[in-house]
Amino acid sequence: MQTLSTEDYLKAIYHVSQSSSGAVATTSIAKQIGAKPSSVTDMFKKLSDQNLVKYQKYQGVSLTNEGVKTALRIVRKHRLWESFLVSHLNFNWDEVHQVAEQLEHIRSEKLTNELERFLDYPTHDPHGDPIPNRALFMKTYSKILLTELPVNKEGVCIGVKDNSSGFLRYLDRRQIGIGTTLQVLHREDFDDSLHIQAGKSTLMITKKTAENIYVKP
Amino acid sequence: MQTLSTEDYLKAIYHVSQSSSGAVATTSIAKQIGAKPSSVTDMFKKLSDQNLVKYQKYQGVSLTNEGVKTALRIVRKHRLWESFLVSHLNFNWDEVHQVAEQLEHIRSEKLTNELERFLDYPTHDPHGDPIPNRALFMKTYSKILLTELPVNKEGVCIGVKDNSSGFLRYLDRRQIGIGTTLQVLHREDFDDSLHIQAGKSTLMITKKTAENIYVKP
DNA sequence: AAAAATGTTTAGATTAGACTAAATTTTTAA
DNA sequence: TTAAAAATTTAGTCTAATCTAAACATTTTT
Repeated sequence: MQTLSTEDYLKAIYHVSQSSSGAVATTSIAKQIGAKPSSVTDMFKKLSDQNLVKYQKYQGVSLTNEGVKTALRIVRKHRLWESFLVSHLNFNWDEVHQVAEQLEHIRSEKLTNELERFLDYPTHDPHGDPIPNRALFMKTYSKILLTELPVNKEGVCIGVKDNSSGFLRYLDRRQIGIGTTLQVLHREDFDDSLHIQAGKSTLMITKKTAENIYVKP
Repeated sequence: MQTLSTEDYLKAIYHVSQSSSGAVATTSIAKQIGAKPSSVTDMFKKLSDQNLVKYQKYQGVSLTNEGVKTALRIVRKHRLWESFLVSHLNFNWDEVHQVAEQLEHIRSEKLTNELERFLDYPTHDPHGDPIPNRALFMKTYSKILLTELPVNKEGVCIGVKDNSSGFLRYLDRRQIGIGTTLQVLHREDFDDSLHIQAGKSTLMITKKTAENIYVKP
């Protein structure tokens, strides 16, 4: 049985390992969790003792099979709760993360599975991230960054990389959301900014914005 | 801002003070929380420092106004979540307590208030206990124990004193629940057992059972 | 009213998780 | 390929919450 803190670490390790290859470094977790590297080292040892990670001094960690499963159980709960908050409790997609960070720690298999049934077995959360099913399997369809979408080819927004409230509200203001049809009209060589068609309106976005939007071509 | 543990203690103090008069004793909380009396004394001091309780050595504690408010906020969340679990997630009334003990600590005013709206402002939880509203006010209508109901007078079951899974499942088997019409047909002098009419069936229950059922005459 | 029993507090120890500062290892750059 | 920089670990400290054992206070009983 894990503590809240070990669950947080496992989830952080999972996320970092998803977005980079090889072992996960101490500082990357320190940044993610908001703790000092020395605290992270301590936790790495504890997780290693529980066989949730493989850890070698100075070489970082990687999740064991058991560690991955535990992390996915948390991710599953997090994304189901986010879905619930948006679909039934009038939360906007930029408001759910903080609350789901708490709800993801609630221990009750029945609760999780009944919530999933109540939501009618959603496959993706409000940010477009896939929700692991009961067997912890999730369908991840292929996606590219908006920066990689060829000019004049249509794509559909299916996710965001940056989940921060600031970025999500910015997208709201530009009327870009999951499901919005996007098309790059022109790529400005000078500063890499893009003129795009987003639904029915045309607008300009920076490279930094485009790098945080996932599309399905 | 309270820790999980201080919230547990405040709720325990609240419950104990409801079912007895005067200051709340160290051992009664120790029993409720499942901790040793020495731990309780420590916590009493901490709560006192935060002005959540009035504490005098050897004389027990009583909640301050701020303490009552904090306790009621927890009770509100606990009962709203219990209601949700039963009404939407197929939980039986004997299964909700343990999960609600976790959910009651989730911090988000928006979540609590939206949950209340989603449930259409319920006034009572699945065990018949009143749910404090946003202003922490709750309507408590007068109720008596089934042992106090005069013979041959009809009453309606509106709550239970013992919330344990064992007792609730026992009531399920006897088809007694919130809303069931009850009538004492005969009181046995020898052992205080009762012959009762419960809905459409007649059955015999012990004094101990009757002492844990609340009815509205 | 004193003795016994019960209840409560204090003192000191423990654990998980975090921290700082110093030491050590690895990586990068000259 | 060595020196400097960056990353990581160790050692020692801190806090919250718990515990045991011993001391102390209150209540009950004789």
